[in-house]
Amino acid sequence: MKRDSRLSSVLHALLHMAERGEPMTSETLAACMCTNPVVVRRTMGLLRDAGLVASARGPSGGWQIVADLNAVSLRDLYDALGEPTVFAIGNRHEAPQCLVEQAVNAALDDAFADAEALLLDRLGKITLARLSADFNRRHAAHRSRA
Amino acid sequence: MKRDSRLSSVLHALLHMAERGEPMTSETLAACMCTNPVVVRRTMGLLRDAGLVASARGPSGGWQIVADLNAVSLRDLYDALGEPTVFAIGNRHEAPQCLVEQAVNAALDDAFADAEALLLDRLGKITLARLSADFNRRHAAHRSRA
DNA sequence: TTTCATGTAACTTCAAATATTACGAATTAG
DNA sequence: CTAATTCGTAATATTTGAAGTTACATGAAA
Repeated sequence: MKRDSRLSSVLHALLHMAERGEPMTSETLAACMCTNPVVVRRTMGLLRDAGLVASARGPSGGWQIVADLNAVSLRDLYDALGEPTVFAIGNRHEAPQCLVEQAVNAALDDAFADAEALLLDRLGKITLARLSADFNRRHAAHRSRA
Repeated sequence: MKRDSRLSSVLHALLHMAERGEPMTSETLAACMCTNPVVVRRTMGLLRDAGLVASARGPSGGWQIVADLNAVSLRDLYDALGEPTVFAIGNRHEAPQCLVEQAVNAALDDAFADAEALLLDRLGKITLARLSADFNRRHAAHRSRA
């Protein structure tokens, strides 16, 4: 099954944006995210609605981070993206009145709910600032190797 | 995103099979799973490979549970189905050498791995026997209401 | 030996996400 | 003011992977 990599992609874009100070166009971001400018606008538009980035039209326009990197967690990004479905595995809902289906789904729902809670909790504890620091650490290590 | 409901479907089928004692044909199971006989054969074939059910051809043939319901966990079924992808959210892998991507993916991978471990652990603790008992409890409650 | 049921390959259909095209609206520079 | 640039977004096309379907061979039972 194909997986939704928007969270990963958006993080990629945001870290690149954090490195630069100035606005980046949808076109530039699309190139760096291996996708299409329109897709970038749609996705970044969600982050803008959540107050994480700002967009400006016209020459010298583009996208820029406006939030404090320390205050933005991956959970915030997940929420901004519309809380996309976490699991690729789900319940059947063909026969809601079937007692077999009810027993099965009740058991599965519990397990999935707990795992989802754990995941979102973890995402809530990872900030953009930490990822940026992690990137800079890797960058330094990389340069010292060369 | 469309979710893989095979685990739920297969559980549905197995509980129905457990209720009856005798073999059920792919056709019967397909009707009760709202799907196609060939799909049933494909899916149940995986369970047979794992030693959970047996198939027999010819008249009076069909599918039957051969494992002890107390010994089969939902984790076993998950494994038998080929350990399908758990998460609908995944990493980008467009630029493996990009340090930004590495930093992003490392953080995400940790969180997802922990959540997956929790989920599989939970699935490992739920047996078919328990689900069957749960069903019978619901069944009794349902009858006493009527 | 006829009938029933699985085994499986090949092909078709379907759904959902992503990509693309196209053009309008807003902004800046000159 | 005008031309160039960039976002905003609707409409459409493409892609992709799962599920469904057809077709027929294999094997078992009565």
